[in-house]
Amino acid sequence: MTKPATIRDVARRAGVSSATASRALNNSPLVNHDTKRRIVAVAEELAFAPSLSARRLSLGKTQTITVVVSFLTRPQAAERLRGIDAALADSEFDLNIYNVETVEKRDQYFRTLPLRQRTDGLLVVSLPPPGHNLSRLERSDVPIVFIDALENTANLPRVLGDDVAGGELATQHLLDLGHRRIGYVGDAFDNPFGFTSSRDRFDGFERALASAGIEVGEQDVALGAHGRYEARDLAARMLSHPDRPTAIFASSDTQALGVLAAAQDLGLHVPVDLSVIGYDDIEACDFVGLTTVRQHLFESGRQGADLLMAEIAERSATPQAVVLQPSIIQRRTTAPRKEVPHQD
Amino acid sequence: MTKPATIRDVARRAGVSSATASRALNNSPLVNHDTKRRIVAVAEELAFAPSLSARRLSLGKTQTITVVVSFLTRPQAAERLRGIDAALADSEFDLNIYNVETVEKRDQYFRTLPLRQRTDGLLVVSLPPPGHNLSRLERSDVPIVFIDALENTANLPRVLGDDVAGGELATQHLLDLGHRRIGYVGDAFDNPFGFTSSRDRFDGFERALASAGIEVGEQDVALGAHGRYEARDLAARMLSHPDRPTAIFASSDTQALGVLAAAQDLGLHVPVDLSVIGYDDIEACDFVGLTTVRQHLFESGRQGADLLMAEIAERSATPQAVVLQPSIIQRRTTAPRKEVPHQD
DNA sequence: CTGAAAGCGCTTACAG
DNA sequence: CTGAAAGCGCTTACAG
Repeated sequence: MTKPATIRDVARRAGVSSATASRALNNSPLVNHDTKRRIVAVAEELAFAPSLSARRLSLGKTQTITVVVSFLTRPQAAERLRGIDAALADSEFDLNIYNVETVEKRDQYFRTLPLRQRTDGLLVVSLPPPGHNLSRLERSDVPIVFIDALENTANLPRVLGDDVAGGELATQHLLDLGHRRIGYVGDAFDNPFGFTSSRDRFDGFERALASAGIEVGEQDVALGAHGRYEARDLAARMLSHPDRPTAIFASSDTQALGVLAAAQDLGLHVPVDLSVIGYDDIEACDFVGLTTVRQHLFESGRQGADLLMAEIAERSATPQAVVLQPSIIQRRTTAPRKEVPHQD
Repeated sequence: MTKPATIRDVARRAGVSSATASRALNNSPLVNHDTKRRIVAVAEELAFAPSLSARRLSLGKTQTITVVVSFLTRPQAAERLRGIDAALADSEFDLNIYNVETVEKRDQYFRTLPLRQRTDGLLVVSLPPPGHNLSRLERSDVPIVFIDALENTANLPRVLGDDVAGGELATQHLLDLGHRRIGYVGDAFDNPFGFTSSRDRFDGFERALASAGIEVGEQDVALGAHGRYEARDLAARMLSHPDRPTAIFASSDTQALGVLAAAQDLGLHVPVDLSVIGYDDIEACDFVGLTTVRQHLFESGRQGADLLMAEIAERSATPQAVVLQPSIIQRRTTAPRKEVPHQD
């Protein structure tokens, strides 16, 4: 319970000034080899560890990276966080985390966190900045990198998936399997956070269908709140219709799981009676056998952190953007359209 | 890109000393009301935010809580983290996170993190301390609270579930449904991290069976690495046997999902042919309809954080322990044992 | 109620 | 290669 040793204690005991002790412990070349060895030994002996606050104040850096993440417990968020952690684990940076589940918290954090006095850099995960403090963020003293946030981030460094391309890919996959009536189950396009993934994936969906000369029927589009239950209900309604789609593209794996449940409830066999494709490639997919669009979650976290560290080292003149291309991971929930003799 | 305003800037502009400015901004009662108003106004105008490093150095506190968590991406961990975040969100503490997936990282973190120079308190989630630095942790200057770690934490503040009771509860639930042959699928008892949950839940399992006069058959116990696939394989072997259990208790929900998959592969209908109960009550349970043992993940995180903050405010003479009692959440994967006419 | 001064524990330009 | 000194930006005991 005694006070931790300070660098002064080390210096005194080694018979040097604290300047020399500091240099020795920070591997400055300006220290005599033997002197350094002696200082290091004493530091060891006293279990010296520098005060981070003092060090930071003196260096004028916080050595801290702040992560603001929406819905920490969603599997996508956790996986991205792991990528961030991996990139930072052996760096000099500590990782500060703030979870956002309400618009109020978001606004509070965007107001109080991006300050040089608080952090060396801000990493924002799946949370587009609100328009009203956009210009402040663009001129921010601290580097900010956005991961997975399209809206309002055009002039800021960011790591993005290509949701339109992903939606197109998913849809093309179903088209290639011979499906012509394809349903879409996704998040409502309007939402308080400005998430755009559902809308963009839908755009890709429409585009792929248009290329195939197919128009999207209104009854084949079901939008609602995020979640498996909601998706299940939406899909159940869509699939109860006698004239129903033979395949469904869900805007997330979570929702695809809901679609699978609805199919099961209705006695539809997947993939024989219905093909289902999701989006994200969360861990559960592998297990359920869900065909999906992989968007490289871990990698997006890692690259976001790397980009941020690069910005901290040297601000780039124009905001860098990394786009991760999605890819299809085929498993067991998609198959060629069943031949239906009495049709067409 | 100009330097952020310091308290000196505020003081000068308000025509007071920085001492008075500091007092005003920290709501000290020793400041004239009008003076204070003036200072606050100037601070606002200059967008003053105190340097955290300077503040911390001066106060002699880090205002930081460090969380070390194993396997951040497991749903249990993420849910606990959310509980911690909720408890800390409106406190003065920042949240530092370290993820551990190897024994090396664990040892590194236990060695370098519990220091007054680094943090005001340490919260360790699902990671028993290794014996070799146990005594150091017990005498640590910084308060440490363990969440979900039984081994080696007897003399340290902790929040625990009661795994033995939970195992008993799960097994009793199956016994009450008339099952007599009950299998156990869980993690190998030996593991590099010293996790004990599988062993303890098994102890509860055995105890409940013993009370019912049932001895556990060797062929009804299958242990292996954590994960759905592994559990599926273990369960497949157990269930392929002609003389197979009519119910299975899995030591985690993840593994229970594997058991369900195995049952499906073998054409066994759950819960008619086989009852399955898991452990944890992760989000997926609700969706799959998995009966399970709830262990209050979010709550464990919150209470751990609360306990830690209490310890930071005032160390308690004897280490506090909070035990969260598990409870059965019945859903759709357990049912009364099917009558089998030709038996006994 | 207010201010001058010291101190928190580091780092580093400057002088030698 | 080494040290005395100043400085990072706060807070607070002390004196008034």
